[in-house]
Amino acid sequence: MARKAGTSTAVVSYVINDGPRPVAAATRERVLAAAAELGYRPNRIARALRSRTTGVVGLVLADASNPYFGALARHVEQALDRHDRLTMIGNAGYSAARQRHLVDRFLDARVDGLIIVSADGADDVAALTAAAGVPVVYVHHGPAGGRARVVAADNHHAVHEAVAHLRGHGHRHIAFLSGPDDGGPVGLRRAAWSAAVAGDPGSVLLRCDYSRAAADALTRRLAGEGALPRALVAATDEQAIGVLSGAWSRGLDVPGGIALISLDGTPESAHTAPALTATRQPLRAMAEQAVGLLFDDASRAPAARAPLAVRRSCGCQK
Amino acid sequence: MARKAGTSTAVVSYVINDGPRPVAAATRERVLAAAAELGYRPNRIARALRSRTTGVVGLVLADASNPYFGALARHVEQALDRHDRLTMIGNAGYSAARQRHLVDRFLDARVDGLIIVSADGADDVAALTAAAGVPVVYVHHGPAGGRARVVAADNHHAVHEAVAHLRGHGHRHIAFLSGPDDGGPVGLRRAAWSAAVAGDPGSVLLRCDYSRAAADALTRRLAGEGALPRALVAATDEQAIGVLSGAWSRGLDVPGGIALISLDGTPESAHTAPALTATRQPLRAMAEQAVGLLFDDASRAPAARAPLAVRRSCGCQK
DNA sequence: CTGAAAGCGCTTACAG
DNA sequence: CTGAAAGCGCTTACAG
Repeated sequence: MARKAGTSTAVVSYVINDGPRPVAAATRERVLAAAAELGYRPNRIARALRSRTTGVVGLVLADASNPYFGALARHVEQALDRHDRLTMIGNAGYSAARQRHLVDRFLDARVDGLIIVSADGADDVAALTAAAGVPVVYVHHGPAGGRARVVAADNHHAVHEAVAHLRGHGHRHIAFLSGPDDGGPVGLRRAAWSAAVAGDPGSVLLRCDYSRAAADALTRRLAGEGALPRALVAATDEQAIGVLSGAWSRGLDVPGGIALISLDGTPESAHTAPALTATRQPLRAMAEQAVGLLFDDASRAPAARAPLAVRRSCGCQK
Repeated sequence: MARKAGTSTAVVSYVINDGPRPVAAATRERVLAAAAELGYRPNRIARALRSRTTGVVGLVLADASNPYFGALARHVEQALDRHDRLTMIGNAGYSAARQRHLVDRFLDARVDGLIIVSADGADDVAALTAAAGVPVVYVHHGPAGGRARVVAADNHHAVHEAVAHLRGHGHRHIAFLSGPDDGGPVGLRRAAWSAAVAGDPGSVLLRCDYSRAAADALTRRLAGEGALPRALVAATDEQAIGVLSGAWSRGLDVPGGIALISLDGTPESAHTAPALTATRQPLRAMAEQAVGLLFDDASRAPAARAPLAVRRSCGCQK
């Protein structure tokens, strides 16, 4: 390539990267012409070896087939692309071992940074990444310690919006469908709900796994026992969708028999039967914030708020 | 590292890679001990530069937030991991330009291969990849030419299963909800349906975009006109879910008013209201096949069949 | 079985 | 403004 242009590799580098040294216009033309003729494609691997930066970021996420994580992954990839970075992805499922495996492989590959979108098992991989000197940002859910940088939506605000809206429909008891335990973001949501209903014994706490199947089964069971609440806030879309399908199969009307609001608000919540009223997490903004944090090391921005998308499942006539 | 072990870099390489030259047991021990002590992490970038293989595969997909593509992406990543490869991912949306951009970036990064899971715009990037000597496998949808390696499920079989099942419920006219045009896999499904209903004029062809919103709107409109078919095969889960939500909002019972079968069968189709009967595409097998094809260059395996998951939307009492 | 050396394709001081 | 050279951290012939 340098030979074809009749110049040195240094000059080729200067024109390709538009710096850091100036190049005479005529020389630049010759290099560009040669590059076009040869279909020259700069080797990023060689560049990475020399410059110690790959332009690649590792994204570890729980499960891309869950639409919430899938949407987040898409936004992270696109934010990274806007910053001219490539995305290496890995699904950790709900296994800490697999998460460590992925982080290890990503460090081997010399990623410039790591974004971790973990489900409930966000165990801290700080030891590994600190040793490698690679920055990490968590999205949705950070490790317990508290020293990590994490971006998440404003869970407190979202829960209060949901509870207030259901009260506006005349409900006095507002139940909450939480996850199996009180860890992670759902734990925060659960705490916000506890505060909002302030110990009202008629506002019951329900629990099930984060899956449609689990929420579906729970709903069927409670319907069979006549123990279903009249107004419910579901911690996640997956669970809300399971409630919808369980209610349907028991011939129970939503929102007539049970009014429902979900706290994720992924795009698909708009097309369930009936359409879910939900607080919509600003996934794109969260992804952008995470990428910004990774490279600019800006101070932590305030948690973005999730606006309430009013649809049918709460009782509105929309 | 080599200095720490008191040996040459060549020997370090031999023990790390377990070859290609033998190493004395005592020397090996010394190297391993030094590696453990230093937390030695072989630099894959340097290795890639020297050996001209990165161990990275590029995955271009339409949209990870669509559960069908998201699930496929997860299976591809896991199949790649089993083959000890890393996955670089990019969402092309429905833009050919963005797809080319991603392929370009992936080639810059020197991926060992490319897996393309395109939506309807699977334009052929063969020119780029052939110039770079990088193998490509398409999943779900191949380019028009026909020379490319593509893995997809047996669309013909799935459609016939669906039509036969609806006939078993006593329906004589079986409508089909297709995409906006007859390209890609949906075109194949549409053709299979045409053959199955053999020109019965009562079996109408419907079309809309591949989104819940579009199918929802179409269903509402047809319900308003009293023009909804009594039995329908939807080309995709997204469309079937839109039909469900449109029917619900018009107070129309599924399966009583309209019996429905979908042709994707992603996991979430099991928890709609009502649960969707669907032909379940063997996504994991497809991903495994694609990865196998990429590296082993085995002859094209027969298209995997999609078994019918019988649930409620078809009229069964499940 | 082991070491010294070349070279993968870049970037970047250093001379000119 | 440009070229010759070193070096990023590996792998792999080539000698010994």
